[in-house]
Amino acid sequence: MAITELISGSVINAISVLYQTSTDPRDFQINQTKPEFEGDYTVVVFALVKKLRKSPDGLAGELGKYLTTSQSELFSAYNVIKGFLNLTIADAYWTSLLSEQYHNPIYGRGQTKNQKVMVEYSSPNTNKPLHLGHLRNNFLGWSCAEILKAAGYEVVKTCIANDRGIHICKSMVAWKKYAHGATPESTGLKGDHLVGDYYVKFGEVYKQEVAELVAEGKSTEQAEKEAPIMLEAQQMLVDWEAGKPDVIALWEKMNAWVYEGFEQTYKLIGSNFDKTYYESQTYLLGKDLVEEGLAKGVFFQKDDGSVWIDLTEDGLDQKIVRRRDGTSVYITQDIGLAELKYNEYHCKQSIYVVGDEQNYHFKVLKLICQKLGLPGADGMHHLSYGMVELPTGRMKTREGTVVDADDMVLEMIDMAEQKTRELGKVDGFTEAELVDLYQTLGLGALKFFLLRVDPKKRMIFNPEESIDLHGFTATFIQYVHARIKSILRKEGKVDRATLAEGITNLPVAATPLLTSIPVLYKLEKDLLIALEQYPGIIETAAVTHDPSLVAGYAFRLGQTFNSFYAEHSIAGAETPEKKLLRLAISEMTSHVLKSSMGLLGIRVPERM
RNA sequence: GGCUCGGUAGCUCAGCUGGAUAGAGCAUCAGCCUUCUAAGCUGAGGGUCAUUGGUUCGAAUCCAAUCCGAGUCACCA
Repeated sequence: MAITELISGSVINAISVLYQTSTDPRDFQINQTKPEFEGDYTVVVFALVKKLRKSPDGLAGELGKYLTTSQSELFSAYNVIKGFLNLTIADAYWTSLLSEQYHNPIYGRGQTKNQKVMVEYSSPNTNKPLHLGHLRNNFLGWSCAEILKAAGYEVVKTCIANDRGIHICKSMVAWKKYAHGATPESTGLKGDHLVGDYYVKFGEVYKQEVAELVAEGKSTEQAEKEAPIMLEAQQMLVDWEAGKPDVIALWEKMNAWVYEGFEQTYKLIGSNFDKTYYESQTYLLGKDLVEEGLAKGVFFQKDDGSVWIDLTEDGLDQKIVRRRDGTSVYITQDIGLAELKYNEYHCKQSIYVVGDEQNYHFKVLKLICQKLGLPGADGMHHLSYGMVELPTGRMKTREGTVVDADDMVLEMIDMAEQKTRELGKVDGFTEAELVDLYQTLGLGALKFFLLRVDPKKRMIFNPEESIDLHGFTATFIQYVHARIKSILRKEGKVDRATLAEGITNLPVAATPLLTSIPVLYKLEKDLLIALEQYPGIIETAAVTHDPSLVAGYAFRLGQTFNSFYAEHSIAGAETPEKKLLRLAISEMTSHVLKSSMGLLGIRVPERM
């Protein structure tokens, strides 16, 4: 049980004994004590004062006295300042946590929740390569899935490939007209980039055609509708839906190129899925549900035959679910897919990692699913994240202002290599180890950069300023890990029995020289306090779907270790017992750093 | 215009279920490598928490209004 829960339980018990009153854990707060005060955790009692008719100081004092006398094995001291009850947790609590867990590489994982969760992320369009925004999406989704797993959920990672539609036809038309049969092989281009180039080409030609029509005296609106290349794309979509063999063949050929390219990128960034859905196979889903909804009275039909849902009572607008021509719209597919997903996996929760521009869409989608009574509807959750923007504004494929994912990753790896060479600490590395290190550092820096901020906040990326390798970065944390591993290699791992014995001998003061050595120095205890919080961090990050909590935690832990490292010698500790203690703290820290970074998809090196 | 989200140090961000003197990193300045990795450590300066009012023992945090920015409100996806 977490220390804060222990404290909370003790406080509730104390109040019931002292004042014969029952309290709710929400009636008071437990915070970590601020560094300028004495103590480890602080009970904030103000909210109880009125109910118990006590002064803050009086109540805090009585609680402190009771806790330290009735549970002296847990609470070793207390003080009261301005109504805050500062408690010192007994050293034995921290040292026993250490001896139980320091060797446990999976410390922090939660008990199984016996619950399935689906996480959908990435959702690329097959008409262009992935860009920086997709990376944020992928990293977020992948990391959330891992965090949920660590918290004890069973997770299904899914992806929906948006592989059909007018935008796909645009790159197909342009390729057909202007590529002269160019292939990834003939050009040496990655398939997704090749296809993306023709999507851009389409935009250029279209723009030019529109300009020409306008020059001939047509209105812009009219010109946009009549541009020949657009008409061609629309015709191609019709042909695709009709299953015209040459169109289907072209579509299959170009999509295969794109998937090949995506596969390389996913492999490079370490992304993977348990199941991929294809829009081309799911876009007709949901039609039955429209009929069902009409029968149930959830939907209504307008005079022109189109079908709608009225969400005005929920504070939203009316939303169309079937066009007057009988075809379904985007949201209808999503309703159908939601049903399909539930029928296939029966997940209690279904998380959609999609940009915040679709907030409204997902609000509507969930509402409709609920009104239709779909079994998974209440578990639907939109993990909405902010767009990655450039200083000049949003990235636009057509304007060539996108930061390409492959370029970005390779640039980061190059930067890691350059920096590593400058520092010259890698004597004795094989060529393969070096390549691996550069990738670990470069990719780590990029992932951390995108995951360290609150997902829902939009972020601005300035390509002029390279991503930092100092401070609040993956590199910093990776460095801490490499430092610890270096020590552990030299000093050897701590044997459990030896450690247990060492810890029991810690309070010794056996020789006069040692009397001034406390069981735990401030920084030693700070590390143990931080390590104790790890399971709680995983749990909170899982519930809130927020990897940035894990990133912040790993950084704080690394910071604390570096301060400890600078202040206290591990190999040259004052006593053999202290050395054992510090080695064990170091080992446990290395495990937690590796594990927490692992939840972000970031590896940590043994040496760097 | 309706709805939603955001505005905290020069920059990038924590803190937001109300709690002690608002914290990190970057940048700036000053120190620290004769034994565990200086990709590090220690310290300094830097704030009208957008504005105004309210709620109360206490507000960056909650409420209201205003200003600024973004998104969305398609028979597009």
